[in-house]
Amino acid sequence: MIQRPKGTKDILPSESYKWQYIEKTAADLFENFGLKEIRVPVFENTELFLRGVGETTDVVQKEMYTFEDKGGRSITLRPEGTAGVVRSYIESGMASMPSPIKLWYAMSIYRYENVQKGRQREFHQIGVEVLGTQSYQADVEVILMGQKFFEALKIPRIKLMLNSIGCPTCRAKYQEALRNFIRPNLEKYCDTCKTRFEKNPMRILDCKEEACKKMNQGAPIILDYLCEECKEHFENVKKRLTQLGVDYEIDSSIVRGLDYYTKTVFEFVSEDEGYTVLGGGRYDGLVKELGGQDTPAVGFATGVERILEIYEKYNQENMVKSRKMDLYLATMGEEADLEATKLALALRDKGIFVEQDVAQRSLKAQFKYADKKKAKFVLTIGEEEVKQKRAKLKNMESGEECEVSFDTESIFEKIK
RNA sequence: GUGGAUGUAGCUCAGUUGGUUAGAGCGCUAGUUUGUGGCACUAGAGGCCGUGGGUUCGAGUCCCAUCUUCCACCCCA
Repeated sequence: MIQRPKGTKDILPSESYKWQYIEKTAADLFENFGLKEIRVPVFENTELFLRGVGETTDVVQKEMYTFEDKGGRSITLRPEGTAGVVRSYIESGMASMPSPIKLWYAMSIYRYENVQKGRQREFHQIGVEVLGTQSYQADVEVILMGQKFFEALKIPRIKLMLNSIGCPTCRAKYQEALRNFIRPNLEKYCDTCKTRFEKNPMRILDCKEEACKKMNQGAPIILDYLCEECKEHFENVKKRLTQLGVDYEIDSSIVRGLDYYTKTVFEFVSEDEGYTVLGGGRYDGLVKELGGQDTPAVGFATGVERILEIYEKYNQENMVKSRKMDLYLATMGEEADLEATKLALALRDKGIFVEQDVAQRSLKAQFKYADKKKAKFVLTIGEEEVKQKRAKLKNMESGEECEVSFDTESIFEKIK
């Protein structure tokens, strides 16, 4: 047997409806905010992610599915959604459409990493991007969409963590200050922290090692190093969230793993699972970095697998259900089969979920099937019924049976 | 990339100190007198016991390797 590759999962017929539900909820919500869906390729030129996500990030350095195609091009399966969307924004000239551009997407994501709780190699993200405005109101609107998303799915115990990592200028100053703070004790830090020192010193701040934690006491905080503009932007975001009654917690350890983030960064964290279920922020430099006009933007992405995990925990009672069969047509003989097909087509046109026997099985077996598939009604059609234009309709739940005129209208009336 | 646990029918699991043709329950298919489900009964299909080596007269049982799954670190949604 050939099994599926490590870290992948089939979405089986018994649960695909849950995915449809999550995606539909997101689509309805985001469209109400004025966003339009965008679909971009599963694979892009590797260059896009090298420049977009950042060559030094873990995602690029060790997690990309990169290969050479038959034409010698370096291709990569998308390890995140924003870079491709921004590439499309630039390539299709969206800058010349009414600004700001508001987009949402649902896509599969590929990362070569070790599998564990809430982590696969192929997983799914739903995300939003708002391009073309640097105003804080856009940050707030994006955060609100995230909050409303959890509300719509009735997922509680999600907290909003907020931070600002400033612009490249203030961040560089801060990182220098941070290195200066750490440097005297660098030798005493754990090995992973040592490697983080040059590349990503801000990560050292949320190391879980006790020794590192202790030495981190009194470390400088990014928020104290923000330039005037970044500071004002962040204050405005916080103020407006408070005015709107949105609870948040400032967490200066939120750094985000992708290089393109600037100013506001945020995460929605599940208090039960302990992991981040939605993460995003502003990325004012990305569009230019990828060759477009200097265009500020903000967005987020959420992991569908993680969402589902929590969703099922809280919605056992009122879980969305897959659709039930309204009517099963049990048939005997060629003629009845033909009439049943015609009837089924007519009823389906009216939106009824109808199945008929396509396996030429015994009447008994057909009833068993209808029962197992939880059909609400079964209509039995044989030669007599076709001749008499009347047939027996059985309510599978109550067991009651009655005769109905064998025509679309009267059957529709009986079962709807 | 590092560390720990795991692997027997579609699913949940038995399988005795290594000993003939590997079992159960659920599920699936078909029957229990020819046109009616749920219950019951009967029968059937379905396993190179994760894979490859090794030890042994003999391995599902022991040893090694490898892969998968699960969990943790790293990192992230």
